[in-house]
Amino acid sequence: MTTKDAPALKSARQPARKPAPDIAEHKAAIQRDNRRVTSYDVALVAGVSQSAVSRCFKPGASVSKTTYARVMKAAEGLEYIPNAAARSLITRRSNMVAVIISNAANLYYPEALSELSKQVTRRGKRVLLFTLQRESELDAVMNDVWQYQVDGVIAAATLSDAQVAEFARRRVPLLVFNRSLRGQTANTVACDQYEAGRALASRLAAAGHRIFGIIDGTQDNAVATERRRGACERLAELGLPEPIIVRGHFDYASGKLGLREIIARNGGRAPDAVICGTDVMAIGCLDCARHELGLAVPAQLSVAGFDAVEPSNWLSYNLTTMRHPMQQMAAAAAELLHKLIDDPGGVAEKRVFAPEFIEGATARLAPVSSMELAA
Amino acid sequence: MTTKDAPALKSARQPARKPAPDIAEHKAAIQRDNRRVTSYDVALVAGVSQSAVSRCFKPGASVSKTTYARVMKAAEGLEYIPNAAARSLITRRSNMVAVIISNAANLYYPEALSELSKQVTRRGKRVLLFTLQRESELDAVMNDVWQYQVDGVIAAATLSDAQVAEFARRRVPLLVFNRSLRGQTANTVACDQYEAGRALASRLAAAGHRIFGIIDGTQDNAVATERRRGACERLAELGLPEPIIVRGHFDYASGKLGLREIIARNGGRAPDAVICGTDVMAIGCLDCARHELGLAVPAQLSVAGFDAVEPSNWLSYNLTTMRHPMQQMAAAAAELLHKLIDDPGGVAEKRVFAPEFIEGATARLAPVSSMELAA
DNA sequence: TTGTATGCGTTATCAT
DNA sequence: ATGATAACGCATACAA
Repeated sequence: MTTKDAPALKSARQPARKPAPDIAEHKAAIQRDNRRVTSYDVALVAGVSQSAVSRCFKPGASVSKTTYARVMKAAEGLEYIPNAAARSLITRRSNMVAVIISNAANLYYPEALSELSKQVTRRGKRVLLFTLQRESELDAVMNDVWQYQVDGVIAAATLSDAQVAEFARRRVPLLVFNRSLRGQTANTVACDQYEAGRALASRLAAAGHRIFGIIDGTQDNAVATERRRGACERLAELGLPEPIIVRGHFDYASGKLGLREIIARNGGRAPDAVICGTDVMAIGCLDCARHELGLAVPAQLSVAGFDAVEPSNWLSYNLTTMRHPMQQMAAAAAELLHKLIDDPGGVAEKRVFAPEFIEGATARLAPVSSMELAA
Repeated sequence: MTTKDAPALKSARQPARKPAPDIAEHKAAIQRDNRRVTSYDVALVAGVSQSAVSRCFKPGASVSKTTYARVMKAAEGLEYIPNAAARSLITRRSNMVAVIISNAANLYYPEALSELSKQVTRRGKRVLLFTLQRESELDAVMNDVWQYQVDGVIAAATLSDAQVAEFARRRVPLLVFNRSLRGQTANTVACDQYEAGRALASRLAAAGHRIFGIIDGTQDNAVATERRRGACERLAELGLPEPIIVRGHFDYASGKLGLREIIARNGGRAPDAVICGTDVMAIGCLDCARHELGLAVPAQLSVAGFDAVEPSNWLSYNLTTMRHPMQQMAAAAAELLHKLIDDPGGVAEKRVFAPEFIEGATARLAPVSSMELAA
């Protein structure tokens, strides 16, 4: 093989006598060989080099009008689409963002995933979805995340220090979504759940409730834990009796069972108020009280939840709750992650949204003037 | 350039003088150069060839115990993870499945996406999510799908013949989810919405309802359209007056507005029954009747929906509805698509699930014995 | 069982 | 503006 042979091989693919082979014919040949349509095919048909074709598909490249037109005509005729895998190999950009979210979270906040997808797409990337059955699966899932070479990760899960460190080591931008990670220096978009718990407890206490029941979430869930912690600490500060805490699993049935258990542990009497870790549990609690136990809500029992999911606003419920601004959070998450991808340098940023009290009609409340504000 | 020079370039990547360099040192060097850890790095540290490393990460390959051990030790030390983009380039398998679903659909059937993701993951693939604001965006989204080289597509959208044909031409396995595509030969998992509409109309008619209102969905949605068509045709067959049809947008507010419009168009009087295109609209209709208009349901008005979403089963509603077996459908979809990916040959298969009548308590119903069965 | 050499389809660099 | 050529990181014939 001589120096002259190598170029000869390349140009053999573009015979000089056939500046523009028949498109249909060439396409049929590709189909026959069961090959994919590549930029070489387009180059051959258009009578230009492969690199010219590549440039035509790159936004800011310098190509002449005529070349561009010939290439595009050939590309359309062959139905050519650039191969993202090959592109990402050299550009080191896959244009994919991993979203790690627990299956349960999607069931209760479908708008989170919908909004994330919408916002990520708007910025020219796609969502590669990693769903968790339990948060403990996170480690296994992370291995897959590395494989796929995503440009960034939005994780709606609680990460250990070691896990956060691995993101840094691998230089993969990480955005922790809807988790606090106190003390960790990771980019975060969250809602202050602890404060939400405090605020709700304050409002209920101000109305004179003394005996509280709390339907908590599962132990591994940081969101529910923070809410419970906030509520409990506030109640303690106010010198109220310790609340009766039962565990739930975020679902409707947990709300019903939870209320029954609280009543049982309260000597068969209803407490003054029940704070539920999520709206769906609050709705279960509410339905149990009204339809199964015949308790008037809020006259005999106050019920409150967290999230302000859509059903909480339905007329049959009109739940007293703390709004969790999911949509804004999702939009902020997509925006912040994108910034991190473009400029990985910066210092960790935390965007914490404030929860908003929704009065509803399932809790007796004091007039605002007499309300003691949260510390 | 001579014949000998070319190979020399390649082997330069594995210097002969360093059979087993220090792992930590090598890793630091990679970090410093801002390179990724590749199989060459592992090979270098383990003192084997790159292909040996590759084989160690391929399940059924033939590697000796000792080689395997040395490679794995080096790989772990370097935190090596194979690059899926590079792998897919040569294997022609990305291990990604595209799921195309409208944002609205995810809001109403979050279990669909959750279950799809779970089932797809179980089979060793990942979900690349494509959400649609409107079904008309489908064409634009398909171009992206081709780029990413997904192994298959689950499309919860109505596809044109041309679109289905493009899948065939590009040899990308397609599974149409929750859409009927009558007359098209595409692999399908769906629920018979037309039959669901007929069945619901039959049950309500058998109980003596004569004046019907229907709250339809948006025009571009095939699911709602089929349900409405089934109900209307069945009512016509039974010789009942034409129902009053109003358009909704699948949300709670549409149910409330829809009922008011139906009553207005019925001369200010409530109809005997309202069939709503989805449960969420039925719940809105129900709440409007009970809480805004003071109508007793089902005594003065029967209300029924479709889907059997979770809230329809809550005690405050206990809605009469037709179950749409989303979870089974999602599982079937993942299974069938996987089969198609492994063996693209077969003839198109359609798995149609039967809807199931859920009695609930929001409609007056005749005893089953007197019921006229659907044709 | 192991290593050599090649190619997957693209972008980037460098001449021209 | 254009073309030749070298990566990108891996899997796979093929030879040994």
